[in-house]
Amino acid sequence: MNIRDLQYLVAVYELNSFSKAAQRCYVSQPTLSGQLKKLETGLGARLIERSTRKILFTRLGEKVVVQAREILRLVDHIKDLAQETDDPMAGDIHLGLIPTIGPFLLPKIVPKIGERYPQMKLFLYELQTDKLIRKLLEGELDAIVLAKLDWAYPIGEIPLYTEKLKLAISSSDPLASRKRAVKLSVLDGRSVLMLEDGHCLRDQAMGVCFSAGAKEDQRFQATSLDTLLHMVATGAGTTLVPELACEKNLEGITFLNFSAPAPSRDIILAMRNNSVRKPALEQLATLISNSI
Amino acid sequence: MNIRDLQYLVAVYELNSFSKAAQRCYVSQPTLSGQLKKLETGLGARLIERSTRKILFTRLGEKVVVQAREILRLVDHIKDLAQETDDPMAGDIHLGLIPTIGPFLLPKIVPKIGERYPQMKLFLYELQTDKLIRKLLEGELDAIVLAKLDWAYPIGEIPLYTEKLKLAISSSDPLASRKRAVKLSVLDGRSVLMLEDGHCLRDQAMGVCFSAGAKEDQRFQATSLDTLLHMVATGAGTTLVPELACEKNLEGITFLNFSAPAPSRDIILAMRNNSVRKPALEQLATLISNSI
DNA sequence: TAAAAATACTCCATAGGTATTTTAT
DNA sequence: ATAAAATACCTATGGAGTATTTTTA
Repeated sequence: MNIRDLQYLVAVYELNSFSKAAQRCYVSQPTLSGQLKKLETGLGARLIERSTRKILFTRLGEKVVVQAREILRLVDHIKDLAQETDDPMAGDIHLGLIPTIGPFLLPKIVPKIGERYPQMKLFLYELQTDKLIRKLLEGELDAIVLAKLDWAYPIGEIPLYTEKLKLAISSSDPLASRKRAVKLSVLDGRSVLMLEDGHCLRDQAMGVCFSAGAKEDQRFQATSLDTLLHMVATGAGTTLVPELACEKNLEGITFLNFSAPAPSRDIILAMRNNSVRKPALEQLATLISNSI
Repeated sequence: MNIRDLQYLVAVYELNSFSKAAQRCYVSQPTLSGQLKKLETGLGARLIERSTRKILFTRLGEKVVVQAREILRLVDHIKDLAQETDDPMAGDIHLGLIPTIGPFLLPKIVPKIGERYPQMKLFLYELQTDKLIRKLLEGELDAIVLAKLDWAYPIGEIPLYTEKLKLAISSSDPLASRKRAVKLSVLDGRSVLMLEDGHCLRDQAMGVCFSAGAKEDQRFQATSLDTLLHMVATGAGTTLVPELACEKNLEGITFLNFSAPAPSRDIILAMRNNSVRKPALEQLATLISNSI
């Protein structure tokens, strides 16, 4: 069986004539006759009682026409679905971000995306790196925004921006009065507040602290950057914060730059190597880069 | 697009592998790959993100799979419908009969049909000849039982039986005492009760009466053979009745045979020349002939 | 007789096959 | 290194064409 044959059958049903049906289907009458005969032999049953004067559908033929019409409707629906996605920027994009980026990056880009690509429907997810990568590979996400990884995953990456880490300290701390950048060595011997396990920022901060001679403050583990900052504000300690998260003016916190070589992390947009949304994602990456 | 391609697509979706899908579909892997690529270019959109390790359907691909499954279900349904009609004696037969035959013939054949062809579903219609022929040609009826026509219709005929016409007279009529056949000439000068217009038996009886010198009794026109017989029983007159209708023993009526050449009518089973049910109808005709 | 479907054939597009290469983990 | 999909190329089925015949009202 064959979708074209079903079109022929329905055309004959509607026009009550093989020749007219052939015209409508833009094929010759013998072609249409032949295909319908094949359809009948394929099914092992007659669908049409033919004579040169009158076309009469068998009861089976009429039943088949009902099914055929439904099939043709569904086929058209498939074509419609495919048509809709002709614009590469149209359709759904499921974007994941790590929690230490999402709340600070999204306000900068979501309005612009809505403005520039109104056809795009953006679905946002905030998850830690390992979950993001799993969902990306499973196809649940189209792209993820995260800090560049050391491990090689089968994913394509587009660099978005590099953000420095700043020192967040209580404004009452003697260091807070410094207007210029501080050296990493100011961390030496300090206890630093950290995020809970699973956040990549925690790993990055731990690395910095290790090389600077600082230790993790074992008494607390924050579940979010916001919590961490509140703890700093109440004088509970000090911590390392990515640049983007320092833009809010928070009571009681002073952000200090580190002098070169300042610790930093590379933020990337990652996708599956063979993602069908690559064209859209590349444009999205450009928009994000330009927004920082 | 192509039904086979949709099978390929669904197979890949279910088995998560091109090669396994190809096996299930009994084609080679390159064939299946090629067809799916064609399907995609035909639709102008990607359905599957391919890599040598992982198969991932795009959101469009998943939507198409949903539609494709429904289409394949309907295609199977068409095949099922066709399968069901493999037995020529199975399925519906819509049979029409003229009113002067139906009530007398049906009791003789319906039980036998039910016994011999339990797969057959018989639908019965009682209509006058012209309506029977119209409905036959329109396809509403598969076959009709009627008296042989003089006019040539584009229909095929199978003779069923020939039935003589008998004289029905009141038992109180002097003629009723005759045990032997009577000559047609006994009708000479009599008024004969007739069915209303449209019944072919009326036309046949009128013909007989005309050549025998009898006239129609203008005072009554019966709507059915039963009514006609009741009128004869009450002494209202005499009439001509087909053989089959004389089998009931009715109070007050005597049926007399005519001596040769006795008037008669040929009962036939008629169908469209190219009827797809011809094989079944031929068997049905044999059964009817044998039942008389 | 005339209109419409069926038949007979030819052609070529394409579904399908085999052998091989490329790709990605 | 290996498993799986893609590519290259060949074959053959069958969908479509033209010319003609058959059918039937």
